[in-house]
Amino acid sequence: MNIVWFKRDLRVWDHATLAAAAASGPVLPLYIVEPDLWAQPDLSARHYAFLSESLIALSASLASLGQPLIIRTGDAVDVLATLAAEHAVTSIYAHQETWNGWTYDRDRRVNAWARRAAITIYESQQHGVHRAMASRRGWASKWNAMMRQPVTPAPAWLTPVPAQTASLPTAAELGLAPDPCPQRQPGGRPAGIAQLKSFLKERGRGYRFEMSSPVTAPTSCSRLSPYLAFGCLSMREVYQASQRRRDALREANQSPGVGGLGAADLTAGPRDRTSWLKSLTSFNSRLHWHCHFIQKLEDEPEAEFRAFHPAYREWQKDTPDAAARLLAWQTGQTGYPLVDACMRSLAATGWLTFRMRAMVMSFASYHLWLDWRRPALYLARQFVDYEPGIHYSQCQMQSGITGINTIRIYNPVKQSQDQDKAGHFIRNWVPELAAMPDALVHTPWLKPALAPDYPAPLVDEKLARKQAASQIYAIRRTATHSHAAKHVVAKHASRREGGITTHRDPGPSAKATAPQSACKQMDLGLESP
DNA sequence: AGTGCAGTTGACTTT
DNA sequence: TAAAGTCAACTGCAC
Repeated sequence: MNIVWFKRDLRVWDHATLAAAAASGPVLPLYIVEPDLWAQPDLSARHYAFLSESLIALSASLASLGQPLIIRTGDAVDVLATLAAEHAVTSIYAHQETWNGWTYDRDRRVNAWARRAAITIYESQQHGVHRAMASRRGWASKWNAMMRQPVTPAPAWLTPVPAQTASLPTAAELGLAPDPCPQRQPGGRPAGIAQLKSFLKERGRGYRFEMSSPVTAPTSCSRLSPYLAFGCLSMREVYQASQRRRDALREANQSPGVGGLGAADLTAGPRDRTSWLKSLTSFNSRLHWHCHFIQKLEDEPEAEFRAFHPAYREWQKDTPDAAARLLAWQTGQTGYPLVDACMRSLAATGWLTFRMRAMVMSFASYHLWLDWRRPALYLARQFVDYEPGIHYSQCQMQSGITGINTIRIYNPVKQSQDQDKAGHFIRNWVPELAAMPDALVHTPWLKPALAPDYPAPLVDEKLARKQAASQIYAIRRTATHSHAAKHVVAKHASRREGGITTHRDPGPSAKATAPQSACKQMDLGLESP
């Protein structure tokens, strides 16, 4: 008997380990609810709710193949040992998982137990993330090759096994704090497929230019992130679906009127097709980043807890009123309308668009001068699509502690004026500002009488920015900083290969100082390509 | 008509 | 995926 241990791969389609296990004998499909995992500070009841829905959908898919999901609650080693004894298990099949420190330790314990018990664990790669990479060289072409492999179909049939499933514990039974998230995306593969289809057919046309504004992003972004985070969809399926869409659009460009794109297709003319193609290119590069960032955590699991760059690891950053600042930030009471609207929207929906995530993290780290781990953990619990590798890389980057990235301090007022000019998003989530005229909705402190219930700014934007910048640049200027930064680059930067991708040519007039031009040869990896 | 000037724009640098 | 500062070129306008 083989166990297929489902983790963050909650699907039967394009599930290579399930197919391999099914091909070699009866399969016991298992999900283990691990109470210790749910006690970790980065997990929350909204994650569990999404998981529960995804497990129900997975079990239905498995049942249609002949064998529903077996759910057990407990420590993974205990559960596996019990099942192994009851069912003469010889092998465990699972996908490699690059998740948080807790799952990393758990996998080591499971591996140690399996060796003692003489049970083989077959782990296969799920995304474009590689174990024990010697170098980042060639990473991108490996990613492309992986994503172009044919999708593995679901097994035709699973031999029923005589094992009883337990019911899922409730969130309260796991000790999870109540966490209502009324506008959360629903879990499960069918919901993920619906999102994928509507994105590629209808919603994605303006993705490229509409992904940043919180007004347009909820519909123009793919919204696939939680389905990828829980593996309801595989990265390969999403990649291939977007490539098929791209190919169809190109074909329509070459033979107008033939197209074959279907009646519901909204790509009426060549201009629409151009928007679509640019948006799909943009989307494709984000799929790439997904694995690129997770790879960083795979290569350096400590990045969950400590700065990539050593100069920032012992930083004592918090101010005396850090707890109050953190609370104001979390609850959307900072007095900066766009920040507050984002934080309140996030609480209710479990999602924020990328640029707004960057802004709220930057605000917490720079303006509020909070140690990055506190806001990072809060955001981890709030994001339904929490993916540690992406999350901690991003949080470190927005806090300026990677040592290798440009310091980007977002101005919440400028972002507000740029991304929500008419204040629609702000008024939607911050009703205290309903009476503010457009001209003042970004700066309500100029006329506080019009919003008596809205808080005054927690910090002075200009002053806080100036103080943060002076402190962070002081560390950057220290003698040992650039030396250590080179190590971070060597370990984590993505290399560009053989002139396939272009990079900005500094031009003949540019002053080419040697160390800088050496750095320009590569994308620093934590920045956009 | 050309000049001076305040204000604007854009490229580039610094933080 | 930043924003502010700097500087030179440019613009519109008044004489």
